[in-house]
Amino acid sequence: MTKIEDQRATAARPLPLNRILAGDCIQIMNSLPPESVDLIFADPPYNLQLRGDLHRPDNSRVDAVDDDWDQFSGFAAYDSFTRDWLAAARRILKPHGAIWVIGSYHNIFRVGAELQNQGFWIMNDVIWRKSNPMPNFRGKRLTNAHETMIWASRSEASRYTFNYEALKSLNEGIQMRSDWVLPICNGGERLKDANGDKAHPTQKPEALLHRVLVGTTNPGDVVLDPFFGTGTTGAVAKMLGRDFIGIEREAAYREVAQKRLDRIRRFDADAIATTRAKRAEPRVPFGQVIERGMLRPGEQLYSIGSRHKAKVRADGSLIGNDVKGSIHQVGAALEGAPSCNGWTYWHFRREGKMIPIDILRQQIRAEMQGEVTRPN
Amino acid sequence: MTKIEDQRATAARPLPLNRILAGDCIQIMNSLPPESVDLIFADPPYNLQLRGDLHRPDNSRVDAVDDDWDQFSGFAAYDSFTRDWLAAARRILKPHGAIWVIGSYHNIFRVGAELQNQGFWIMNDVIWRKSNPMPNFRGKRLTNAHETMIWASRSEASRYTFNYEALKSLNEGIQMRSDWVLPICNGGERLKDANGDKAHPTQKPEALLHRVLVGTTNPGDVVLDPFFGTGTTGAVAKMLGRDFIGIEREAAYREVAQKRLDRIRRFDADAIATTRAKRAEPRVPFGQVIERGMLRPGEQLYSIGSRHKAKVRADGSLIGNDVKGSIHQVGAALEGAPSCNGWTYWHFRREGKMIPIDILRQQIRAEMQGEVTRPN
DNA sequence: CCAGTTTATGAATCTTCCA
DNA sequence: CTGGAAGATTCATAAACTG
Repeated sequence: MTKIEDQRATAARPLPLNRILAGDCIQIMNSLPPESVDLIFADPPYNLQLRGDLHRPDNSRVDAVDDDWDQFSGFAAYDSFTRDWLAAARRILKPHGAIWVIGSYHNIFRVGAELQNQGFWIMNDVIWRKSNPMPNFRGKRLTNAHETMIWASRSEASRYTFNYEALKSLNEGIQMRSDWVLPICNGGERLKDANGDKAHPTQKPEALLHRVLVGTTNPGDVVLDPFFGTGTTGAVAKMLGRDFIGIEREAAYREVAQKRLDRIRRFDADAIATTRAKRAEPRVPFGQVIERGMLRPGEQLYSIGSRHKAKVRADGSLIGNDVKGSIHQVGAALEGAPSCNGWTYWHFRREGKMIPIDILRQQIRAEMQGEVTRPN
Repeated sequence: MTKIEDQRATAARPLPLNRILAGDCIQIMNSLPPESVDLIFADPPYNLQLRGDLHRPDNSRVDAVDDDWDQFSGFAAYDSFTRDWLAAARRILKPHGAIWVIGSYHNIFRVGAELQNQGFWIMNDVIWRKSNPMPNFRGKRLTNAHETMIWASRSEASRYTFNYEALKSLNEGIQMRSDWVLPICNGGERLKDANGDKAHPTQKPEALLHRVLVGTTNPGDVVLDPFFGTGTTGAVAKMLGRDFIGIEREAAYREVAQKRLDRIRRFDADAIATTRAKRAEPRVPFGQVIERGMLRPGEQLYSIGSRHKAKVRADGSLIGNDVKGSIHQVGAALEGAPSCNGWTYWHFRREGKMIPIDILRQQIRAEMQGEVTRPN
């Protein structure tokens, strides 16, 4: 068979739409016709490489991601894997297609660099800020409260799909930013196996895929997910009237995903309504007043009538009369009260006047106007 | 000169503290003694196309970036530059030192991958979420509303500095997360040149450095910034009682930075002090509680809710339910837990009330005031 | 049935000292 | 260097449970 005949044959072969394909994603992508897919959403293994067990302070054990599919011998092996699946993905993307990849600091730098090396063109990196992340139990690092997504077109010349107005509308009329605050997937949305355990260790929330697909695909587009898992990409694609192709190696995941997809119904064309975000007053920690230079470490604060004094420290705590702690704790201690609202209790002096520190909080909140607050 | 002599010479040479060094950061870092710096904060050039002054092997200018070969050459040059300055930075870091690098999607993936390649160990990637970013005027992408910082220690084995309690305090008692909401630098903080234009295109806010330095250095530490610009790192370091070394090639930036630094005053010592971690308190063996007569041999201890009991022995061990050992060992055994903090687990009875034995440790520590405790 | 309390759990590169 | 012991450490949410 000549090369041309082969290409015609694969081009003529219809795409296996709205199905879950079983097997290795690189092989399967290589078997699909080139330039046939509008968007790829990929959630590849993160290469976490966890060592021992981790326990919460209450001694319960954290159920870690220790699955075989996340084991690599090192960066070289992970890079080689990344190179291969990205190349396969690029081949099947239409010239004006785009890709999303999600990851954490363990793998995202390697993925991002390889995307650039292969000629993909990054439009944005998008931060999924988790409203309810797992804390850092040992207090040895910052709470790992986000994951990173890279949105890139096939090449710099691609005229990629971007539904600016739809995203703006999703965001109450304000231009959508590169940081998205969404809760992690749990509760009723989280799929369980027969034992009641989570069916997949890293199921993504549908809200994330909703925003990706509304923003960067059109109805009727073909969306491929090479690491389909329990099928969040397929579920949201089906709801939104996009066609999907899922690829998944593990039979257990495919089974859960298929059941899930069978239950999904496509939204009515005009019923793609989204749950509206409620505006809550954002919480402002007192430390931000210090960091922003509105008060300086060492500055004195006074209670009403100057009966009590305290000094501001660089970490946003106060020290007054040998008592250290938050603005609320120190106020309560000095008053002998069970509690105290430090924001209204403490004042600073400016040009001979006593000004409540709550003024500073209001200034910070005013600066935050126009921000996107968390949905729900 | 032999190698040993050379090493002695550089080791003996005093560090040029609290000065701005003029020149190429790679050359200057290579002239500093090895393992001499506690923290590096780096804000390297971001843009791959507009900067012709990077370390480019061919010294040619990239005209069009739509050419695949040209694009790779651009990345290769940037990677080479990144490799060189990171290696120079790593050499001068103390074994337990750490580095922060800030960047955007244009360069951060390449920097992150190279950090990992050189053996740096990433603790967190941190998102600076801008509360007032510039909107995307053409509506072709999402508002680029954040930058990414990588925090990494020199190696996996490094016992890096992390002031957990101070950062928690800055956040009003809640563990600090990996996403930091801070405004961009403008208003009075933004430095202007003689024409009233901004003195530096990417001046970072002092609030950002405040959080970095409070969280990951101690007073007296040496902080080096190889891309000093207008000196935000030095300014905040000086305020917080840290020593700095700035490196900057452009005379105009050095001049603005030096004027800025001359105006800065250091905060009071007790304002710079931050909330200490418990681990830094002097260790008190439980036996001292017995020796000092605060508990008597034979006295009963109880877990919360009195589910478990144990009896104190004269040597400071416990015996409960046939288990003998330390307060920690017996607590862990009775709970079937891998470990247990006996200080907070066990309680004694006084006048009908249950009191945690940690109260007794605090009393002993208070009595030890004035004694010499370990530094920091 | 409602309100308040307790329990379970989530992509995690999660200790430090001393013998 | 390794091994053993001390001992420090959690936030948001939902479901289950109690009164």
